[in-house]
Amino acid sequence: MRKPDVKVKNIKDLAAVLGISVTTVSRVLNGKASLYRISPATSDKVMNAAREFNYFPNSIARGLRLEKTETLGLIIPDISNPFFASMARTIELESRRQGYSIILCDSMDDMQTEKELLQLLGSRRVDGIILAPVGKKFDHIRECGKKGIPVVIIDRYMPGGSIPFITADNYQGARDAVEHLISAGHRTIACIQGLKGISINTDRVNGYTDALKSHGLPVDESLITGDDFGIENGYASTRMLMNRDNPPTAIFAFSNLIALGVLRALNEYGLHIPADVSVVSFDDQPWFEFLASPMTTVEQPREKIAGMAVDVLLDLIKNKSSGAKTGIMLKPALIIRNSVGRPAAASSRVSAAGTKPV
Amino acid sequence: MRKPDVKVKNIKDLAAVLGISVTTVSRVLNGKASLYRISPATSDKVMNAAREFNYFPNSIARGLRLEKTETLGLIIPDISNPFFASMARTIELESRRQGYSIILCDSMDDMQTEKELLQLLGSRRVDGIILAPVGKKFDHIRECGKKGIPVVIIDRYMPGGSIPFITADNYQGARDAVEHLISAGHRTIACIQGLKGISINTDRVNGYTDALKSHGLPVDESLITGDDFGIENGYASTRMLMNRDNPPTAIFAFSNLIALGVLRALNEYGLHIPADVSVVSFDDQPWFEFLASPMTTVEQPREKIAGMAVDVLLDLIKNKSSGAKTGIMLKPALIIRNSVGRPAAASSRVSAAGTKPV
DNA sequence: TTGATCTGCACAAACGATTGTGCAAAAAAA
DNA sequence: TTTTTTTGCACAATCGTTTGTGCAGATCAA
Repeated sequence: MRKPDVKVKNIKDLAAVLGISVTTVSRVLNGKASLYRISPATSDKVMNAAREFNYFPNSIARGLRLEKTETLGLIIPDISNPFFASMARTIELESRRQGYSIILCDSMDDMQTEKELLQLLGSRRVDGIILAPVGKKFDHIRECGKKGIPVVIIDRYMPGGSIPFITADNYQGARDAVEHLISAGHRTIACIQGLKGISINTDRVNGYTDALKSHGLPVDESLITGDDFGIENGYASTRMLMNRDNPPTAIFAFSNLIALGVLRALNEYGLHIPADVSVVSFDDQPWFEFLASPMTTVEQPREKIAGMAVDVLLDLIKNKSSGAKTGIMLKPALIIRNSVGRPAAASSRVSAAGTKPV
Repeated sequence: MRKPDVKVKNIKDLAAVLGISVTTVSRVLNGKASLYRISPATSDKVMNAAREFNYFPNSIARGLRLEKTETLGLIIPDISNPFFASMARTIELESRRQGYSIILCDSMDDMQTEKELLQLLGSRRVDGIILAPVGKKFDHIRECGKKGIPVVIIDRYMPGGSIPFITADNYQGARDAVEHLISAGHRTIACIQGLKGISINTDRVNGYTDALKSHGLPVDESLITGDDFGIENGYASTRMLMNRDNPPTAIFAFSNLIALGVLRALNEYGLHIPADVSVVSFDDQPWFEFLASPMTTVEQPREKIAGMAVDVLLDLIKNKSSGAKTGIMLKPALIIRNSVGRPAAASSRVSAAGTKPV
């Protein structure tokens, strides 16, 4: 260290210490030395001094001048949901590797909040946004894109829209899951869905019904229940289903949270998986294999979705390429564990349940 | 809308549209109208126009001028770990409520990365940092504090240090857990620890040994094993423990991930919880109650830790109060479920295990 | 020796906000 | 009416960068 006493706060200080102009310092630090014919001697001096005085350019000033912040916004409905958390991780790591930081926002699955967050990120001048939308309306997102700030959607998507999205092939995933149940002998298969009307939910329902139809099985609308991706819905829906005169022998839960609710309800009824009821879930979780009955599930390629989202967004930002590919669907994988068995006789299930709680 | 055709990008545009100076617009928008004697008429005009043209001040320019970004840095070892994810959520929500955004960083439990992230956040001029440190060394953190950027540590802490921290009382939590096991009749209790030498781990080990001692039980050092908070460590350590001549009747896992590894190993051995082995974990998880044997665990007050971290940090930022209280320890809670039973005879456990895999 | 070309660097204007200070016109006081 | 005070707003500097352009001195060709 040459002068540990001198405080170098900005580029001006550094230039002063070296006795040269800020222009030159800036150019060297930005790797434009040769472009502007800065002599190697000067260039080295600058580099060494920067290291020596531990100088880092002020990103804020840089952002103002360059009109880009090298910051990405990430809006997610619930960061404590492991499904989103692991995608957030990949997104953060991959973005940083490419020189971008991310501003994390939790929309609490609320449309109004999502809208406000889009505004917030806009005023913070992020270079782009990765958004796992609440998914009922997309006008505000489209408007954001119009304003010149690129947006990439993950998980849910806008059917027929102009905004690029990366998502799993939910139709295929659901179809695989239900066919697995059918091939195990199930005929009365319920599904507990999430938010009605949003793309991924519709796709899963379609996968479910198409699987049934393609095997010549009737589609009983009353077996399609639920209205939310949360645990409570899984619980309440399962209770309702099991109280039917003709309860299903298998349940297809549309999310890991719903599955948790199913488990709780089944547990209360004293019903066992897969002896009494078979269950298939969506979204693999590390703990699925340690459940009383390890859960068979449809795994979404989370890492891949997250990684591609970053790549597509950065491509949009850097190359202004208006996203030749506007939507990408990735294949999910059915992970077979031990929550699916052959259907039990209805009577035996009822007796196993004992008295049905109301 | 009066003039939806005119694009208002900055405060100058807005001032031009209104035919007044940017000074006045700025003052009105910052609520300093009366302070600078701006007439109500003008003030209203500005407010309406701002709404009308959907104008939001450029945070970057604002940050440069004000030398504060209203942004907090959050560094976490692994955002996909539900323990950290749920704290991240609380931190984001609470920060936003108070007008701050957060830049999320994942240190991958790596010291070098943590150091670099501290630098990065410094050059991004965050107003403060909440850090769940890797925890082996604290020099770089202290240095960051010296540079004038406030830091609050969560989870792990620096013993005898000057940096404020919020953490659970890990000693008490561990002690409660072990006493619970002792009162169930266990005498050979193993613990699988995390990263050796870091504060929370040491505290837990001390809680473990003190609980043993206070009940007149011997402390067998060979029953204190493990060296990492991950799942692999839980798995390997359990295998080692159960292969002893005199395997423990109970295992205390120092994290939810370690517990997962324990479960996997026990499962492979064909050992049942709590019939063959009792298990207590740290960090409650939503799925703990749905395991084959619902897990008894020490729950850390995550929301409280996260919330207080934000409050303490913001206090540090706003009031420059040098943190009268430098450290806060919150009481954990023992959640009793069904993973602890009376110890089985060693012989029966061995037979239950069948052939021991190597 | 003279003009042309090349080297190596610096001046100063942005980027979009905030703010101390100044200065007219209007209102009040004398 | 004149002076003082108040009202209402604008000028211009500033935050820390980046960058188009300019301008000496050195080098080269003729």
